[in-house]
Parts: sequence; structure tokens; C-alpha cells
Amino acid sequence: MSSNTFGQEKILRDELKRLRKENETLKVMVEVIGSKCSILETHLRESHCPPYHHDSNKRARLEEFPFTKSSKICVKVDEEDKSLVVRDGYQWRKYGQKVTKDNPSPRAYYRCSMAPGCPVKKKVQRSAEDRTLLVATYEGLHNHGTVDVPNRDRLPLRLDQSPRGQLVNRNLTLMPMMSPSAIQPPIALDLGLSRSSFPQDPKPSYLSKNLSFGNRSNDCAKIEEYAASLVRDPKFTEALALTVARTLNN
DNA sequence: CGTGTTTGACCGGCGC
DNA sequence: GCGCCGGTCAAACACG
Repeated sequence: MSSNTFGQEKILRDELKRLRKENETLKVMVEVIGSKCSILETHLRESHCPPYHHDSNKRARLEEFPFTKSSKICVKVDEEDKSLVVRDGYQWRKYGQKVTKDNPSPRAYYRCSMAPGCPVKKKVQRSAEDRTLLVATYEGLHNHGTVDVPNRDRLPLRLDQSPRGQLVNRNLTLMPMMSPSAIQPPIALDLGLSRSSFPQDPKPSYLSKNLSFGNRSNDCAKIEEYAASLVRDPKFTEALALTVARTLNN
């Protein structure tokens, strides 16, 4: 073996390393782009879902202002994923779990633990209709600022390692630093990587045909319009860039 | 040892 | 008054 061959091998290894890194970068970019799609899906679902007052629970009467005192978000997760975790940028402490009458899935109760005395609570429960949907109901107003945390665990974009080894990107929260989250809850996004990470299913789920709103031309127009407005919004772009940068750093 | 989760017990509001 | 039900508490437990 000549030293020339060793040199070539080293070059090839370096190149392979570089390509792997580039591949990772591209993966993240695809995820972020997909997140836009999920934003639209979440918003559309919210606009279609009636407020969460269908049961006769009296406490629900307090929820008169859906986006100030109480609000609901839907997050798509893997159906096999039993955990009731919706990562929304805040830190939550679980204080209870209960099986409710109208839903076989347990409901988890969380309190915000980011600031002492923060009154915000959230309930997370799997949707009775769609088992892949986690419904998180927020109550109260945060008595602290928005999230700007260096801690990796609180990063908006998180790639979890599932027990089976594939990357599970549970959700993404985009919170422009200037938006008072006390007024509007963070937007939870599903990037659909739990499936797209499988080699046998290379197509990201957000690109798949079964987007629930994709069939109606009216919805498509709405989506296009909303996507365009998001792209024009410098705050959104900034948050997106920040998320990408943080992910790459980690 | 500190922190977070689990889970059975308990509480309070409401309908009958 | 009683029972049902959602929400909360708190002791036990797990984990890093």
C-alpha cells in the first residue's frame, strides 16, 4: 500500500464526514420547512374544532376567552406513543392523571413550573376520535416572560431518541421572542418525523397526501395565503432561523 | 439527595 | 342526601 492510497482514503473519509454533516443539516432544514405545513394544519384544525366545551363540565364555563384564559392546541403524535407530553417551550410539572368518562385515554394534568407561582395549568389528553392527536388545553396566564432558554431540553426543536432507535421529532414550538405568550399560547407543531425517519418510508408525513385539509380547494387557498404571510413575517423567519441555528449547534 | 412522576385517596360541584 | 365525575393532593417511587 502506498502512502498515496492512505492519503486518498483520508480524503474520502473526510468527504464522507462532510457529507454526513451536510445530510444532517439538510434533514433539519426539511423538518423546519415541514413545520410550516404543520403550523397551517394546527391553525386549520383550531378553526374547525369547536371549543372544548362539549361536555357538561361546569368548570368549562370559565373558559369564555379561548385564547386568553383557556385555549386548546392539537399535536399529532405517533399512535404507539403512550406518553402525554406536548413540548411547547415551557416547563411543566405533572400533578395528576385521570381517566375521564368520555375518553378511554387518560388525561394528564400539568402545572407550569418555569416560574414560582405561575398559575398556568394544562391538560393533555389523546383525542377520542383521532388517537394520533394529543389535545392540550391551557388555562390561565403565565406570570413570567416568554421562553429564551439556553437549556437544550427546553429548545423549541427537539429530536428525541425513541426506544426503537429512530428519531422522533415530537413537535416544534415557534415563539418569536417578542410575542407575549400570555396572550396567545405557543403553536405546537408536528414535524412527522416519527415516520419519515424510517428508511422504508422516506417521504415525510407532512408531504403525504393524507393531510386532512388538503382536499378542499378553499383550504388550499387559505393555506397558501397563510404560508405567504408567514414567509413575509420577519418574526417568523427570525424564529425559524434561530431554531435551525440552535439545532445545528446541538 | 433533589427533582419529577405515578397513582390511589380525597374534595367539591352538580344533577337527580 | 346521594352518587357521579373532574380536578387536586400527597406519599411512594424512580431516576440522575
